Amino acid sequence: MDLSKENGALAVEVLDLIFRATRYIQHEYEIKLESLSLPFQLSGPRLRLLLMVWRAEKIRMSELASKLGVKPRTVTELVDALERDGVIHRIPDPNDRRATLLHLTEEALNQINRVRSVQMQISDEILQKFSEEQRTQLHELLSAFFEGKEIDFVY
Amino acid sequence: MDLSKENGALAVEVLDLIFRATRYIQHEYEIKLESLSLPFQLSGPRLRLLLMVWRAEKIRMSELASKLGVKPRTVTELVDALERDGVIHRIPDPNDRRATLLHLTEEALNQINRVRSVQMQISDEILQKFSEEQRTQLHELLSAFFEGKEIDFVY
DNA sequence: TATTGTTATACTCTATAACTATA
DNA sequence: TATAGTTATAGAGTATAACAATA
Repeated sequence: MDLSKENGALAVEVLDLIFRATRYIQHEYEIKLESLSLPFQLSGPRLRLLLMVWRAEKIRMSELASKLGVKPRTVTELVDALERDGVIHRIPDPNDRRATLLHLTEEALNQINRVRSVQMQISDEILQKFSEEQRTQLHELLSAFFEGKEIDFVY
Repeated sequence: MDLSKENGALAVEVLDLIFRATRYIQHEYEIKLESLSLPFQLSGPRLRLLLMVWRAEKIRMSELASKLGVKPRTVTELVDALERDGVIHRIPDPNDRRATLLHLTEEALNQINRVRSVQMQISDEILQKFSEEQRTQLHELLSAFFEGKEIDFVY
């Protein structure tokens, strides 16, 4: 009996469920975020970048790229869009004239609490079937993916 | 004390972990799939479509679109690429001359077992930290997302 | 009239390569 | 010589709208 194939079959199903859950959650998120009528567009990648800048307060584009797991060119693109929408400012790094620091605009800071509060609401709704205990279980299991990994790469 | 916010905060973290796990898994998959040197390009969306056609043996483009959760126009685009690569054939539906049936080419059928076997291997590797019991637990928890949903939409 | 899949077009995310300014 | 971020360019995935063929 080929045990590795049996393990593999279960493993494929588990990873497939993770993919499907992500697609489902993204779908729900998009719908709910749209109904927020924010004064700027907020896709998944943009929200991710935005929240990272928010947590860091100010951050270099290159550091952001490495944390997001994308190339610097991609950050340039996203930041261009977010700057156009008045969400992000570029400011020169006083300590290194090659570098650019990002920080959120007043407008973004005003909206960010609203976004985060709705994010919590949506997340709670999506997980409504799950008990507190189940949520904690999921949290513990999924955390194992990232144990022992460098913390700079956030995925 | 605002309990809904406390729940929300845990929920956000759980969903965030699911997103991160997906990004991590996709990253691993891409690397390993590349090293397979298949005679055709196989991105995530293409593999997903391919396996769906494979499971169905033959399927209409419109049905495929609804199962994949994308618009028909997107299926046209993906199928164009896969047909160019000699993986998929379009054949007219004998029962409805508006419709097109998709099926895999000989070449694709020859490669599909290899792809699936490597998929199992990769999945098992990615979950190497997880015991049989933990995998089953994850499987059960994540399945709950889709309980009571229409089965046509696979996400 | 409604459905199937297409052409025409466009947007977002992502990337590589070549370049400019600075370190 | 190396690094930070840009311009130039491109490809994949996704979509809307208008349309042709067929039901």
